[in-house]
This record gives sequence, structure tokens and C-alpha cells, in this order.
Amino acid sequence: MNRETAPPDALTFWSFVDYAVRKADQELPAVNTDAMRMVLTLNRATSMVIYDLESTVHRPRGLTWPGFRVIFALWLAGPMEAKTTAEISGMSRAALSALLNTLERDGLIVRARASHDRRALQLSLTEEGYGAILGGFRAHNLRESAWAESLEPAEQTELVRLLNKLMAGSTDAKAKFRN
Amino acid sequence: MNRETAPPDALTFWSFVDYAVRKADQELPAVNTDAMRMVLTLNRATSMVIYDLESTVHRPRGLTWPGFRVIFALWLAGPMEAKTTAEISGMSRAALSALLNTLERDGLIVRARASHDRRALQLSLTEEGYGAILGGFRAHNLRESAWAESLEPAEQTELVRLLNKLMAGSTDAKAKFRN
DNA sequence: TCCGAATCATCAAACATTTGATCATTTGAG
DNA sequence: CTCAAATGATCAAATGTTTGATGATTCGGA
Repeated sequence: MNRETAPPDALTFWSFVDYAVRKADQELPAVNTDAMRMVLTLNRATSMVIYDLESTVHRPRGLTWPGFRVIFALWLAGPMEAKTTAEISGMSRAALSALLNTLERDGLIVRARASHDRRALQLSLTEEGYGAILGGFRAHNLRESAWAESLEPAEQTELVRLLNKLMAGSTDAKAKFRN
Repeated sequence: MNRETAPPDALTFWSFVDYAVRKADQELPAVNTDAMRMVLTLNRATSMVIYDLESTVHRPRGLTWPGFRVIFALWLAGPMEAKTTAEISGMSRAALSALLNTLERDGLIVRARASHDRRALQLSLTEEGYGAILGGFRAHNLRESAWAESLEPAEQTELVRLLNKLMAGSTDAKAKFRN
């Protein structure tokens, strides 16, 4: 890797992945450039979609993206233990704990001790929380649809299949999971 | 949507997408379930990969995931203006500003005023920053490779193609971009 | 039954991100 | 040339995440 090489004239968000892969391939021995490209691209595509959804749909309605995920899970799967909520919405128990402070303060959810186990926490939506998701989900799904229209139906299916296969392989990859 | 329906016996990280899509389809009119499934799956797959890379490779070496992204960009594309760094690493100028405080304090990067425009900031890696990325990138790419092995080579290529097509469609989707 | 181990939740400190405001510098129209 | 508008960077306040520690409750083997 030549530390003095100047960047190309127009290094932009769009050209960076190609540039990075080419440069790493030239300068480093034994780089798996396909894997590098896959992870870089996956990261970027997701960031774009999430940023769009959060900034156009949820923040204007008073929810952050993580807040939406939790309310969404509670809306779909009904009252449940906090441990389950954390798992299905893909966050650590500690992160959920902090997030619940905001959601509870805003009157969207209610915390209650579980009857069968006084360590456990039972979460449920308030009327206001129910209303928040009702209002937001339509707009959310419309923007999801706009993104999905970039791909043919068969391509959408294939993308989902590939992502699921990638996730399923995490066991073989000995990937680390959240708490 | 039935607000009283109890969640299934075993609602887990793995079963949630199927459950959510089925439930929404049953209970709501006119939901685009394919788009819903695509965005949910994209989000989950990316979270898994990034969490694994951050927690097994970068945090143990003293870098956060965003910190790595910035050092990585500077390593590959050489000294550059902060504005460019923010753009290619997918963060807002304000977020980069805060992140640079940490990286500068840790002695990994140097801030300097650009000569041609005294408003602009020129970023470059220090010796220590250069060493940090040299040590970490190998491990990073090895884990990327482990993830990529879940897919056949042709599937990796196809996944990247579909993600790029998705991103390219953001213009038609009138997606909102970062600052 | 008792007590150590496991489990559930929260806390604390450090860090990163968002939006919106502010300050310094540069640009460009008149 | 002048001054308002645009641009680059930072700041401020609120929020969410991470890791590691601490409390409370339950479980399970001796």
C-alpha cells in the first residue's frame, strides 16, 4: 500500500467501493476482494434504505428507527417479555432497557413485572403506542415499496433468498451474536 | 390487527420475519409483504455481519465500527478533505466531526486546515493510525471471507448486483440522502 | 432445605448519530 | 468592490449502543 498516493479526482460515495476493492487488490497480498466487496455493498445498501426510512417516515413522527422496531414488534406479536422483544428486534437487553426509558416516558409502552417470574419484564403497547404504529406503518410500507420497485419481483425473491442463506451460514462462520 | 393475539410459543430472531409478514398480511389491507420482507431481511443480515465484525475484530483492537470505516477510507484513498471522507464513508459531516475528536485524541488521525480553502479540513493518518489499520484489516477480511463462504461465488456476485441495483434505484424512489 | 450458580434487568461510562443552530470563510451578483 | 448567500466545520441537546458491573430473583444439586 502506497501511503502517498492521492485519491482520484472524483472519489464519491458511488465510486468508493470499486476504488477500494481495486486498490486493496493492487497493494495487498491475499485479499479476498469478493468478500470485501460483498460486505461493503451490503453495508451501504442497508444504510441508504434505513436512513431514508428513518428520516422521512419515523423521525418526523417522533420515533427513532430503533424505537420503531420495538413498537413494531410489540404491535405484531402482542404483549411479550422484554427478553423476547430484544431478541426479535435484534438488540441487546441493555440497549432495550435504555430505549424503553424513552418509549415509556413518551407514553408509548408500559413496563410490568411478569407474574410467573418476578425478574422478568412484561411489555405492552399503550393506546398511544398503538396509534403511533398505526399511523406510521402505512407510510413506512409505502417507502419500502418504492425501494422494492427497483428490483423485479423475481429479483426481490432472490435477494431475500441470498440474504437468508448468508444469515444461515453464520453458524459455520462461527459468528458472534448479541448477548 | 387483533391487539389481543398472543405471540406464538417460540418467537425467535429466526422466526420473526416470517411471523411478521404473515401476520401483517392477515390483518392489514394492502400491505406490500414482499417489500416488507425484503427490508426486514436486509436489515437483519447486515446487522449480523456488522455486529460480528465490530465485536470480534475491531472493538478488541480499540476501534469502533464507524472509527474503522474512517481509518479504512483514509488508508485506501490517502489524505483527503473531511468532506470527502464523510461522503465516501457514508456519514454526515456533523457525525464525522464528533468521530474525529475520538480518533484524534487516540492519535490515529491528524486534522489540518486546507491551504486552498481555510474553511476546509484536511485529514491524514498518523503512523499509529496506519499501524492500526494494518493490524486490523487482515483479521477483518478473514471474517468477511468466512461470511462470504456461505454463498457460492456466483451467488456472491448476484447478491452484489442486486444490492447495487437497489441502490441505483434510490433516485427513482426519491430517497433521502445524508446531508 | 440451603446455598452457589444461572438468569433477568438495570446502571454507568464511553461513544456515535440525529437535527438544528452558529461561526468562519469564500463566492458571486450587482 | 461590497455585501448577501452559500459553503465547510463545529457545537448543543437528545437519543441509542457497547461493554462490564451490580442487584434481584430463581433454579438446582448436595
